[in-house]
Amino acid sequence: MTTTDIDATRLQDISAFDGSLAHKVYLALQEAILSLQFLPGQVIRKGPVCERLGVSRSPVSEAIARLANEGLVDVIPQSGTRVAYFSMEDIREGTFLRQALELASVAKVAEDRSEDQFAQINRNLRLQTLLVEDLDYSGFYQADEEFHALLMLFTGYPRLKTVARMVSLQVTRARMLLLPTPGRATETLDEHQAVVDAIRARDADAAQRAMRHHLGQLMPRIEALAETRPELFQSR
Amino acid sequence: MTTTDIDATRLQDISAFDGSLAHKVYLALQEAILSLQFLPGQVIRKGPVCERLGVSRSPVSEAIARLANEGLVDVIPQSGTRVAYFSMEDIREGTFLRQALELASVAKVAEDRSEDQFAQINRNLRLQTLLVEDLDYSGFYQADEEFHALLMLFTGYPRLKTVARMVSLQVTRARMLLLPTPGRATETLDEHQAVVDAIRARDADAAQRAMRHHLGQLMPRIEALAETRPELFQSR
DNA sequence: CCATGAAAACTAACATGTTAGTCAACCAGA
DNA sequence: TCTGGTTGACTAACATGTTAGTTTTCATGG
Repeated sequence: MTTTDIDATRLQDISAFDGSLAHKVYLALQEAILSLQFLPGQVIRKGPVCERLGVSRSPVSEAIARLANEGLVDVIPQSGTRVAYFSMEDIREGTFLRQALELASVAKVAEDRSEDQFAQINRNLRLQTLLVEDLDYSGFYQADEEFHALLMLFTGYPRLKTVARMVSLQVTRARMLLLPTPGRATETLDEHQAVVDAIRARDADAAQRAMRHHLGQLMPRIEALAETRPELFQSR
Repeated sequence: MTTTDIDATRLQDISAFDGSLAHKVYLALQEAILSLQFLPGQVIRKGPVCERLGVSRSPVSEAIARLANEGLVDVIPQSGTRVAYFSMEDIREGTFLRQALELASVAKVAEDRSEDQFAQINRNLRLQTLLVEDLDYSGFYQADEEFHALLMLFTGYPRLKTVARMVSLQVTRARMLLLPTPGRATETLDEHQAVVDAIRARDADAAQRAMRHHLGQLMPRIEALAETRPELFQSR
């Protein structure tokens, strides 16, 4: 009973965020789910969440509705809400959608980029190199995220990043289970380098190939997780 | 005052839909916005909507929140909600996102399709031919939609269609302004034929080129609208 | 011991009351 | 006439009360 419930005290204080109350609650819950502080299958009860965050049920309901829309929670009508299990189908689909958007982005950027934009991308890559040398994996993860964010930003389409993030939320959550290793970080660096080289050469086709290869490295590593941590994958 | 308000009586009865009340209200409002029964800039007041649909403010609020998330309405905090103006930037972005997803889909389908799937696609194409011959543009529009829906369905990724629809809602709305012409229908048919030919040959690359060409026909026609109907485009 | 079903307890969904932010109309003063 | 501030009406956002559907519990009969 209690073991299947989330621990609402692990929600971070919402005063750190801005926007409407509902949006703050949404961010707090999403963060807890993505960071696996709330585990798949655990039940989210509005009461404890309201109590912990000091808000009423309205903003919590709205937040949960958005999470349900993103597939991070399953709402059982008139019954309850639980953290969604990992689903290999969802993750594969998220990867496919993400790749479609990344490939289109990198091709456009390779063709249209300004010199200044390329300089920013290249600067980020050099930062990545330093962080790998320092074995700063947390920093590297952040720089990696920013690398992809920069590419999307430079398409000139502001919603792209948001959409890409949304379609691959399940993938993002699964990535949390992957432990960083020196070997993988070095490989990632090389793959990013190939993407940057193609962008430098304004070779859209090569950029797509490099990006496709880079993104293709992720799924096999996630597939392995289904064996290692079967309890997190949908067993219903 | 009243001329800038939506006419809530034009909302269709929600008992036709299923799901939660909030979902029904969402569908009714979205339909009214996409079909241009509610025009850009018009103010949506919860009161009249509640009255018309016979529901309370809760489901209406949730519906509006979703529409705001999709960019179909603009919510001004503590003040009001209005139907979003057309924005060329949004439409261009929606087209880009849609194309990214369509290209990835058609490539995958060209590679992985079963014989039965191809037969279904081909059957749809023959239906399109008949409808064009009959000058049934409404039917042709529907078959066109189904053509693209089939391709996405056959990727095996169920959310793809939903995501593609969501990212290109603004484009869908803009398409409502385009009058169907015999010439364009015939061209569309030829473009679809090229896509199908490539899928028949399992040539992913050719399928992408054909689809890119097909989708590329839309933007110029929409661009022209900004001149014809400037009052619908954002003037802010 | 197990099957069964009634009822209690709990939940999301919905309705309604309340708060606080926004905006336009109005008025005073220049 | 124009400017700047004040006020009041109106709104979304939030809080809370209510309803209806689901699940679990537990007594009863086999």
